[in-house]
Amino acid sequence: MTSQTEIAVLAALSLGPATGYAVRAGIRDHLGMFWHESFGQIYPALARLRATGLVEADAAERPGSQTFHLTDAGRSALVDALRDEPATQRPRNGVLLRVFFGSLLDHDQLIALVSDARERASAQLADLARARAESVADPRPESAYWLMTISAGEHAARATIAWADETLAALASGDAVADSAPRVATDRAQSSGAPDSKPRSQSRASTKTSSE
Amino acid sequence: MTSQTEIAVLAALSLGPATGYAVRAGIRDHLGMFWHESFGQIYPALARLRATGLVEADAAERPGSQTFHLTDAGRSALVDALRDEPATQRPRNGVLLRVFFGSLLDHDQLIALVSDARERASAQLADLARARAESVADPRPESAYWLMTISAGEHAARATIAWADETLAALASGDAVADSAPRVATDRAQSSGAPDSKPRSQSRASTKTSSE
DNA sequence: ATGGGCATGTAAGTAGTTACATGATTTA
DNA sequence: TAAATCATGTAACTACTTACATGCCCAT
Repeated sequence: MTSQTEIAVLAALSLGPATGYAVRAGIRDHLGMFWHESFGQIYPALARLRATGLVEADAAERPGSQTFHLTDAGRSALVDALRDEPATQRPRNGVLLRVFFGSLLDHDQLIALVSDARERASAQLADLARARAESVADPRPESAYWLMTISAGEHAARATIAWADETLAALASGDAVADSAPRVATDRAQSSGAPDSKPRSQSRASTKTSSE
Repeated sequence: MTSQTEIAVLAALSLGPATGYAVRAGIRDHLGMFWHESFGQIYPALARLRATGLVEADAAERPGSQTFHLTDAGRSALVDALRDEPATQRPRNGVLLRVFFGSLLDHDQLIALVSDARERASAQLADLARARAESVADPRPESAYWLMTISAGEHAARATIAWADETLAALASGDAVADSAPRVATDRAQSSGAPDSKPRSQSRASTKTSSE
């Protein structure tokens, strides 16, 4: 019943009253690593939330501006919504799509693609370091939770960087990518066997037939 | 001009002719880790691609079934599309949203949330190990690229597991999450200064004002 | 006085999901 | 012969983006 956008807006307002503009700024600055909302979503959402009594507008401070705050109903609707299973987003990773079909692209283009991904992750890591420093310098009750999300971003960014480095090395050497799992005690038989290349056309489906 | 779905469908057909049903199965089974399409997208996309001459239908093998293949125009449209910058998906991570607003949730619920995320990542890692084994057992020219995407999934899954373990430990101990970056030689000035906790309400915006 | 940031909102279009309706073929 | 899988499609809806139109306030 409560859309994802409405949940995010309620959540943003749970930190304190704000205008629609400030809600979007807060989401961009604090949740930007893992959440996105545009004005085109936020204003209609605020209107709906107001119509259902989950938020209220304060007396206007300046003309053409209104500040919203959560009502008690809004706060409890938020808590209920957060208790529900998080909706999982359908993946759409354009970089990996291109890597998967890498044989259709120029070698140099692939390298540029992976390098770009590495750079973005690297920049993100720097942003996160700044956010972490800020959070540590100015602690609040909720800082522990914020640090957890910052840490998630850091882990993800470092994973991307490690993957990119590994992949760039493989692309440079023309080799396949080896299993980089933390090794404990494995000796993997490197036997090849007959290549067995049949021209696949109809009836794929190999690994899984269940799921979803 | 060519939508994301159309690109994915063309790409799927670049591996060989297939029915709409098989296109979806192929995307699910081979790209499922980083791409998703539903029937409601695929059939209209195929119709559009056919109308623009990028794919053609083969003679029907069975009634009520048609197999599509790429035309030359389709293949070159695909290559062109892949050359373009990948469209970046707006993030929407329901788990991190809940962690960020963790103070609104029960401690147990948060733990369950993070544990679930860990389990999903763990299951994904197992799936990927299977896919890797399959790819290594039955090598093709494009296997090197497939392994790169598998590796990306593995890095991401391991990052999620590491984050979850760290976070679960922090939740158990009531501590904050420490910076887990691979330490090289850093002594970070731990100076605090005055906490300076002003009651934030209007005018947030701290870290960035640019970007997007 | 002008440019940037604050502020609100809508309209048009695209993208995507979900559920349904239908039926053939294969396998247990 | 029943269930699963293969196969196609549409209709209704929800979500989301983008671009636009408008105007205030503040600093240079």
